[in-house]
Amino acid sequence: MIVNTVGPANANIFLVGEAPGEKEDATGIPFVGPAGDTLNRLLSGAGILRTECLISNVARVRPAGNRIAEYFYDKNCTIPKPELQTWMEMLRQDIITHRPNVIVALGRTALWALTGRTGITSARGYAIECKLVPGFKVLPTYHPSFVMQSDGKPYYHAVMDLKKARYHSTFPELRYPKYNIEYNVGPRRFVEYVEALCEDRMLEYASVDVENTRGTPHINEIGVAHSATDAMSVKLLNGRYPAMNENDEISVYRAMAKLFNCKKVIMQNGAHDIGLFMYRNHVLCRKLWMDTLIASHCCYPEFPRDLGFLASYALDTFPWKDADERPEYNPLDAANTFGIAMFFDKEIDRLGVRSTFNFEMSEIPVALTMQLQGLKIDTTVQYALMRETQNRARAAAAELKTILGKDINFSSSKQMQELLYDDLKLPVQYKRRKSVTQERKVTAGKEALNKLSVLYPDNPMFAKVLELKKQITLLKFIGDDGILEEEGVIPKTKKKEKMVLSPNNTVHTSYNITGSSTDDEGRKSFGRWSSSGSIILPFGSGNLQNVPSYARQMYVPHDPKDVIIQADYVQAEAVIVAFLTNDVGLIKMFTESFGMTPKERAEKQYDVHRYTAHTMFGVKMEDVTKVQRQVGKTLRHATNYSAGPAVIANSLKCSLDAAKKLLTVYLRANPNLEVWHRQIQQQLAAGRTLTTPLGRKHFFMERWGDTLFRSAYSYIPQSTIGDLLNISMVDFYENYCRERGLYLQLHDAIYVTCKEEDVDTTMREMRRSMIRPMLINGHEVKVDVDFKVGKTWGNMEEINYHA
DNA sequence: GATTTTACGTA
DNA sequence: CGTACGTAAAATCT
Repeated sequence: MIVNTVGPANANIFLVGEAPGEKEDATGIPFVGPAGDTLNRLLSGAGILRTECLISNVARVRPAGNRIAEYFYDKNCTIPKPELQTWMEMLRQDIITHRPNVIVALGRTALWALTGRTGITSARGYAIECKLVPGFKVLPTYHPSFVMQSDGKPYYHAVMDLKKARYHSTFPELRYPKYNIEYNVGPRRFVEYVEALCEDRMLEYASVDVENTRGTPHINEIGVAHSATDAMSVKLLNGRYPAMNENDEISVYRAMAKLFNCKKVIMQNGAHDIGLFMYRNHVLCRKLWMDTLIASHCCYPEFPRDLGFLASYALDTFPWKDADERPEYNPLDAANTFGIAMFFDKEIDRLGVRSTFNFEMSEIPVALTMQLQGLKIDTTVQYALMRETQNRARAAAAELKTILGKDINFSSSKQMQELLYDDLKLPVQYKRRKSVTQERKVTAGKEALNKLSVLYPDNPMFAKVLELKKQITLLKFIGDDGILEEEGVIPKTKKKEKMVLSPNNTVHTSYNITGSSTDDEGRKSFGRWSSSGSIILPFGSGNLQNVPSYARQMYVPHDPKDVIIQADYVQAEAVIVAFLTNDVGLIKMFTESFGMTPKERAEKQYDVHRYTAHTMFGVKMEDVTKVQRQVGKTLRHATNYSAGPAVIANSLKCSLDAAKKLLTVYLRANPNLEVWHRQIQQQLAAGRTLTTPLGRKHFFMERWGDTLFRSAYSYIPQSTIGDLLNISMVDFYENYCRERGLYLQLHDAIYVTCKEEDVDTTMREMRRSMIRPMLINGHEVKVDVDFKVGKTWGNMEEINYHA
């Protein structure tokens, strides 16, 4: 059945979808099926009445198999067949007849039909010119059926977009800001501009944006804005060549230094831009007023944080980020960053996250210093580790060749699956699923090999494959001269040099205050730092928070006379959970043992896992056996994050039935845990927002269900410890780092370097910074700190430090 | 050549 | 049906 446009003739909003579905086809009305239900939810979320909207689709007849591609000649859906052209003409007529103030393009097909653009992700949330009928405006968002099938986040994006559409429905024209942009000006003009800003006393803020070639510390271009619409840029490099003479360059940097000292500075990812100014050019920016990356992280940790996305909800401008590299790109970035900052300044207070924001801002100098300082590599050790690893790999590979009689690329998941399940006909292993509705996926990784090795204890192959894979992985962390590839022990890979060292044998990492930097939907960002390859100094293996302990041996202090001190929070997350769940026994234990040395704790049997076993099995603390303690440890760990019996069975290498029984015993002995979990669920139901004891808020957007719950259970302890550590680290940096060097941040541990004779003093300083009481459930909670000292990151010995 | 998937290291 | 993170190599798409 043909499905035509419905709705009032004088509507201000025109919603345009893709094509009718089953129910639409049956009734002749657009958006009445499941996608229609989702659309209704979206509209009510945005405060739009469906009855006040015109509703239609680009295609008026349901395509075969619901595949819109049926109406196109090409796979990309850009060359329409005649019938679709006819329907587009009908849509055109509808728009001309009803003259809506805004046309909402629901999904990529509507976006393409109305504007000629492809790519809904970069266009959504931006009002753009309608090409189908010039003079009208289009506001694109996701298609309701996409919102329906994805895990919840696009729902909130779409609601945001529809709210914007509601605003745009009150006037017909596009109202882009009038930018006053000067790009690629000469040094004199630029310096004149920046100095004029400095002298203008009425001017409070300045936004700065810097471009560099990835992985180099050289600045290509600087953009400065003094409002959301006024900006100027200067080029310092044309490709690899200077765009001005040395004196002019110095005058530009002088002007920037002056600007940094007299205005409230705004940047997007200041740790990067400030680092570039500092590292090569010795221009300091001591006080950043607002980093929009950090602001967005505090306000909307669950949303993407790239400038394009921020502008889609903080501003009302055209989508400039998807345009090809153009010279006005950089000053536009600067101006829009300014506007975004003004939006967030209000938003931070509205959402009550000012303290989180201030505290994250204070982390910038620490993260940056640690990035620029880097870690030193002892190349003699590195070489020795490399050879040892290569020898082990060589031996394992040789044995595997005799066993299997052929060459196999053990890094290839496909070849591994063929070997295990086709050639050897072993029982197929599946990956753990996130939910029962997901499709089972075959796997041939480490866990599968482990399981098979239990099933076939006499087959030596599994252990050898595991050994070889382990060594190959290790080489990525140690560095590799490629000799195994030369010898044909492992297949040749695309040569990208691993573990490049700086001329001083240092490696560097970007510490990302706002967590995950990748642009996919997986972001959670609970406040822990992440670590990734340095964008300023491209040396090292990248992420430093996942280096295996074997490879840690080659990391040494910058000064060979120094030692490394590790200070880690003792049973950090377990302490937080104990207080959150009001576990009286555990609270007593943590309180009494606070300040003891590890040795004292061991003597007095202050041990969480022993205690767990004691409550589970009803035996006296001193009678708990090793096996019982291990069971206690596994169950506490698993249940804190609501793991299932399969995980416990796997970890304890017992049957599923036994694991289920243990789980019941544990939950009976620790009833508070389930009470706490229910509390969390209630808080989620009430407003989807959780607040940690340190005031960090997170809005959970995932679809209602167990995955959401588990993520929420882990949020408070994980985030609290992350914040506690970072607050402590900033304190230590500000108070003691003239003498000490901050070396590493590993989520619940801080590493610093100091002179051997200063170890005791440094430990005292670290304790002073790290022990800071928090209020949880009316209790004053202190998380204890243990110390280790060593000459390398990999060889550290426990210290019995008396508080 | 670019993008997605698989696997694997840490807390 | 632990969570969080980033990266390399293979697989797959265009």
